[in-house]
Amino acid sequence: MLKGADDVVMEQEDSASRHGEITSWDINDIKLPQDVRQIDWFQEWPDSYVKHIYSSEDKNAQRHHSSWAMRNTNNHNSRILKKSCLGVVVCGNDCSTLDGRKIYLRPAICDKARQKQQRKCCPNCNGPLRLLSCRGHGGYPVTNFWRHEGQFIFFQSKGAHDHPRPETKLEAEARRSIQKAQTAFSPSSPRSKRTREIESLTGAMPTREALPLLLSKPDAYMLPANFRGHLSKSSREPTLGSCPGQPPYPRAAGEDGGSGEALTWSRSPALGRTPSAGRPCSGPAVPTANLPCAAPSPQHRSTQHVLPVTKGGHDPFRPKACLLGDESCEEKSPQAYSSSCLPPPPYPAPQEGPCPTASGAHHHHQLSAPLRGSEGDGGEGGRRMGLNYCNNDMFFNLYPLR
DNA sequence: TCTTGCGGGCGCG
DNA sequence: CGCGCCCGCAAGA
Repeated sequence: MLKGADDVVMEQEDSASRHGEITSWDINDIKLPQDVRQIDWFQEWPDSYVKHIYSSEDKNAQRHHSSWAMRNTNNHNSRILKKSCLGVVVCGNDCSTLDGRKIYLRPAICDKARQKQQRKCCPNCNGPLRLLSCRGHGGYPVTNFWRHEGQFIFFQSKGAHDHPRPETKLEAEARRSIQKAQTAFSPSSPRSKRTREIESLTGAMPTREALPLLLSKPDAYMLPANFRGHLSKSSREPTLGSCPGQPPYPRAAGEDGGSGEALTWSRSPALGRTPSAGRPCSGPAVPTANLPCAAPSPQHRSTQHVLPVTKGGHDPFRPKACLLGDESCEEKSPQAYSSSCLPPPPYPAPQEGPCPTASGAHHHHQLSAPLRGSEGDGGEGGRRMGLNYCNNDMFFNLYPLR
């Protein structure tokens, strides 16, 4: 069945150790390993007690990014940056979108902005929003530590998130800008039209399915709880399984994605809603499996989360109540929300080469080769690059506004 | 308007 | 001392 969280952790550690001293260090060590042989691909969703060593060239690592909503915490140590998880903003009514998804908004990082955010209402049902705080580390929020040392950036996570994943930063931004645009244009009619267009696009495009595939782990990204739990299993297993061998390059990538979380929160009682399988994880499921391999690709993972949202398959929701744009509502009309699910922002492949191993030149390709080998990535289209572009296109189509 | 980092300061164990 | 956390400041987007 599922692997327990512990197992997952173990796997990670295990694999990590396989690559060398990687796990032998602690972020607080006076001296960190210098003979790093393996650099990890940037992990968007680090969870559990994991450690990663990124290239100091990795943009995401440089920015200490995480798709979890992490806020800076003062640990009175200028050499080690510490951040703690803010959890996830959920609907107080525990509503679901038409396609069965739950609302998992990204908590604003800034205290003031967060308070303001909580005063707004659920983009789906207009109900009150509630901040589900993270208590995955002994009752306290999960903490992440970043330390730059020479040509590497050491990352260490303490605690396992006991809540669903919030929207990624990109998703949140996309949602916001979309809403803004929509409201700006015109509240009623045009918007619907636009929506329709979007829907059609989405629906029409084969991409829908494709996207997810391409994206790196879709499941992880967007899928909120429901899916995750569900997928997780399926997806993650494949993931691990398929990419297990992942070579040498950055290994980490695949793992966290699917691995820990599902478990992680499935365990949490509160959230625990079973993943109601209600929804078809179709999109994600399949793709996911493939993706895993893809995971390694840095770019995807780190950058393109947005898409994943789409995942479900289609655009899901149609708006219900909140169309009106009250201030709060406008913030996120359902539509907007759904739209956010679509394509991701255009981020080609910013990452430079996180892979020291592979030399900068061919990062992607190289990676993909090894990785994807396992399955088909969805057919030809599958290559990551292709995918990216694809995504971009989608994005543009969908988000003309942007 | 936010995000991200920094750092002073407080309370607790 | 370590840790969690509040607060304000500043830079940048």
